[in-house]
Amino acid sequence: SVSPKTRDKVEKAINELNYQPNYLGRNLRRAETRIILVILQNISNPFYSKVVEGIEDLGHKHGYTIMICNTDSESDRERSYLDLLVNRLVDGVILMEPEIDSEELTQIGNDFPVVQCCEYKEGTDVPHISIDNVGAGYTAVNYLIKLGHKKIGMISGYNRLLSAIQREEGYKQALRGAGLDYNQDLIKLGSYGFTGGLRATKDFLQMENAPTAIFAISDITAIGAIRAIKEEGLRIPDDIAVVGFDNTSIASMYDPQLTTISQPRYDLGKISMEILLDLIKNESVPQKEVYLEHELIIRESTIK
Amino acid sequence: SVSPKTRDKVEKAINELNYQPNYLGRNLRRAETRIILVILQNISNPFYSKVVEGIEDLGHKHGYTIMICNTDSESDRERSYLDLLVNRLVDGVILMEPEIDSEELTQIGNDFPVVQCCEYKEGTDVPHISIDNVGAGYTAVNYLIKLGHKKIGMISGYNRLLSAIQREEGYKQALRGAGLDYNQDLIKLGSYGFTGGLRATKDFLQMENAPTAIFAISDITAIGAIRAIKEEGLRIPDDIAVVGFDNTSIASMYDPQLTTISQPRYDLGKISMEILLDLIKNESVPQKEVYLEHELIIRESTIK
DNA sequence: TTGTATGCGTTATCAC
DNA sequence: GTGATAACGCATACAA
Repeated sequence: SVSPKTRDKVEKAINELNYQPNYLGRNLRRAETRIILVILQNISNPFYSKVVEGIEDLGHKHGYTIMICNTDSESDRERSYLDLLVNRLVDGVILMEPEIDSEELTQIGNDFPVVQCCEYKEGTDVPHISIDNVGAGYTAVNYLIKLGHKKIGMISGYNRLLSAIQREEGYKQALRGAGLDYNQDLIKLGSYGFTGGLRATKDFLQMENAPTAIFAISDITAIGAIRAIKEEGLRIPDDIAVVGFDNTSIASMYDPQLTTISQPRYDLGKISMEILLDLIKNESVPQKEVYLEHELIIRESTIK
Repeated sequence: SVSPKTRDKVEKAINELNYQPNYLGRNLRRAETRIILVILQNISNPFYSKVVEGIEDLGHKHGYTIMICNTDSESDRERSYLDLLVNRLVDGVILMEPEIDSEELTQIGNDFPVVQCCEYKEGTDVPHISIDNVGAGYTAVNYLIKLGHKKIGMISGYNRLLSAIQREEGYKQALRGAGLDYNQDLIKLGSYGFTGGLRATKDFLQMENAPTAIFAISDITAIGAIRAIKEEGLRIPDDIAVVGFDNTSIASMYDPQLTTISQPRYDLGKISMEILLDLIKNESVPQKEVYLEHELIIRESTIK
């Protein structure tokens, strides 16, 4: 509701002064920034990109800018990023790997919009969305059992993330369900990386009754395992079969191509954003816990 | 300079109200946010993580928070992220792959702290830091020539990034320097991805006088090339040698391990941040153009 | 050492 | 349709 004349005058002034609004003033006045922060461990993890894509697509549609911060698993850094929320510099946070304890998280989630995506802490009111990791572990191992494997090793994460513990549980359930014996030596802990998989597998191969199949906590770990197996002069899948996790792009690029569990990464991100938008609008969140379906992707590392 | 009594009173009030300062007010008043924005194409590119690490390490030391945004190569998104700088929501920007034209970039760089890192536009006053891509292309191809290869193909990027054009120039210089003939069919353009490398290589292998060595614009492209070569039943490096670029983690994980050109990624990030800090402090920038050394990493894909 | 007033840049409100 | 004013939360300068 402005007359064309004043509009002209204003626009001329804008051009003359090269005027750019100061968002700090605007945001202060409006009490919102329309920025969403995604806090993740490190962008080097290839798992995240698709998740972020889902977050971005929905976020942009609603006029939000998405920004990403790396914690490198340091809880202090995570805390300082969460402070950006508490101190009103961002409108909401999607937390991909909470390091701080559930008490602290609950506290923040009580007053500000936070959603946990993929990884989460138990015992908080902060909504979370992920796959059923017990079920996914079960799927992977049960598949190996159906292929005829009776001695199956697992390479898990030493960091004791909930997802890792749950996948181990799925592994155990599958063994029990098939009447196979489980013993502690069959789960080795390592980093999620290549060397973690490599070392754990070398250990496996030293065992007098070595596994004929390995279920790894991530694709990169699985590739480390494959390397170790090849270095010993063994063949995949003939001598040892390998299953990874996440279906990251490397899984179909490697030689042999990797059988793996696929998470619906785009939807994990998108639905996280959906819930976050509800929280920001102060609407009641329909579900505090959402679990999406996983999928077994069969490739060369388990079957010819 | 506050009496213990008032301090107590204030602290009690802080606790009672659960007071958290509003950074929007603070930043408005201080006219700074102490946030640096890193604008990159997509976090899925494994090249970036080490660069960001360098940026973060130095940035944190100076009390800055580092945030990352994905452009997905869309200039509109890049523009909207640069607006965050123009509109005072961030104190500086490190731009890893400028999409907007040099005029627009110069304009922004004139008024605000911007540094171009790795990729850059020519004809701007905006400082940039990178390796000498002509030299790097030369190093890679000259190495293949020294190994005895006379027919060398290159897989470059169709997006015509300056770095790609420069590496092609280095490729040509090396051929010329050795008195080898160059023809246009020996450079194929593709995406920087796996399929780009795969397809280009299949094309190469169809040629009646196919190359005995391939220089790829990225490690992932090189891996696509390797896949294509293997699928044709040829051996690496016996039948065809392959050189990649960037020395990303996959290079040492793949089978065969990949010979590649390593960029000093951490330092590229760190020095970008150094220059940016100078710009923010309004100090004169010693150098508008910085070039760091590259390094040839020799592995299994070129020599047994 | 404490209290108070002012302005950062914006937008919403209200009177005109 | 226009213009003036207040207030968002903070930090600074100055007075008490």
